[in-house]
Amino acid sequence: MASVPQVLLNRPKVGTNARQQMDAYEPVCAVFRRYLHGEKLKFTPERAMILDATLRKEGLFEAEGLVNDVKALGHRVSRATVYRTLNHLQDAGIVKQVFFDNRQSYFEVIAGRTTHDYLICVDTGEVIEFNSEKLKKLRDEICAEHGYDPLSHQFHIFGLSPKARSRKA
Amino acid sequence: MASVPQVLLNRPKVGTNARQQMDAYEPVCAVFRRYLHGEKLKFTPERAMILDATLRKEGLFEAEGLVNDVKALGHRVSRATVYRTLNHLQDAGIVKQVFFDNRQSYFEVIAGRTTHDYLICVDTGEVIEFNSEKLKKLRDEICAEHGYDPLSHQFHIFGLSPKARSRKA
DNA sequence: CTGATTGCAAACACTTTGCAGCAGA
DNA sequence: TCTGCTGCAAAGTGTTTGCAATCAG
Repeated sequence: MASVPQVLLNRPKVGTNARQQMDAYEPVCAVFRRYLHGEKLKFTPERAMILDATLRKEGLFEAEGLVNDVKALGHRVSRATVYRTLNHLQDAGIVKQVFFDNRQSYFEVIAGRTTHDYLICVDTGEVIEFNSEKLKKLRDEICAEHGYDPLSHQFHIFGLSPKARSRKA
Repeated sequence: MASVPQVLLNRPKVGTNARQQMDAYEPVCAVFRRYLHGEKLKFTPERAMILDATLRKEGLFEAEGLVNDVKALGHRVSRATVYRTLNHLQDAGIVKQVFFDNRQSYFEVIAGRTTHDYLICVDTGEVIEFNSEKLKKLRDEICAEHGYDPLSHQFHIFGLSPKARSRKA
């Protein structure tokens, strides 16, 4: 069995002055280990590899893509383990699942990153990520109205991009 | 083959004074027929039955539930036809697909109704429908920023309901 | 040591599709 | 008549699961 990838375990701590930056860069690996320990689960090389590949992802990604990435990094893990680990990463609050269609699910790293919402062109399939403070405020207002504690949200806007419109014209 | 259900074809027009009400109650059946005709598709008894069962739905529903409803109304249609018809109903702008999880899709009637967004308790599975004008405004703002024409959106908030919180306490 | 984990392949659940016969317009 | 439609069963597809061997703590 391969050893734990160095890039992950030795991930450097940077930007330690501002608290936000600290949070943003504190090794997510530690978060995961803490979570696993608390759940009496084990930190295996496979889980480390998958976390490593996950943290290299920008924006949305699919389980299948992650499997390939791990392979590209020279490791071997089964699809099953990737799926199982993605579930743990979700429970640990490191990634979140995003539902765009009924074929498959997508994932996004949330630990130490700003989360996104999506503007999707139904014609071209373009996806724009955006970030809205107003939306977060609105979310919290709505939760408060119903006595809910907000955990996360998904906001997908479907529309026609300028490109799609001009193509039709 | 069974005849077209009466309840659908003779759906009464009510509330014709305010324009909104008119729009809300104008027989969706006519909308569907117009759509089908425009696409050179046929208005079959099966499609009428499925539309009928669909319009009786309140809030979210699943394809499987619709199959059962049609059967409960005393008709028989295959699952395949229900799926095929749901696609046409979407294209006709009568229902929209909602993505909550990766197991299956959910649907909601939108024609002549106010659309909803959802507040979901991750612990109990409770679903609260809500409606926010602010959200719609925000959606349009974001689209305008990126030059998009808004078509629809989905806003799901995941959180803990008061019930779930007290259960854990 | 002992219970958790892994890979494999089979199982799953929802959805789509190919096809032969049937039926709107 | 001429397409399009239906039901059926088979195929698809992303994801989950049972199991025996293996490993982390």
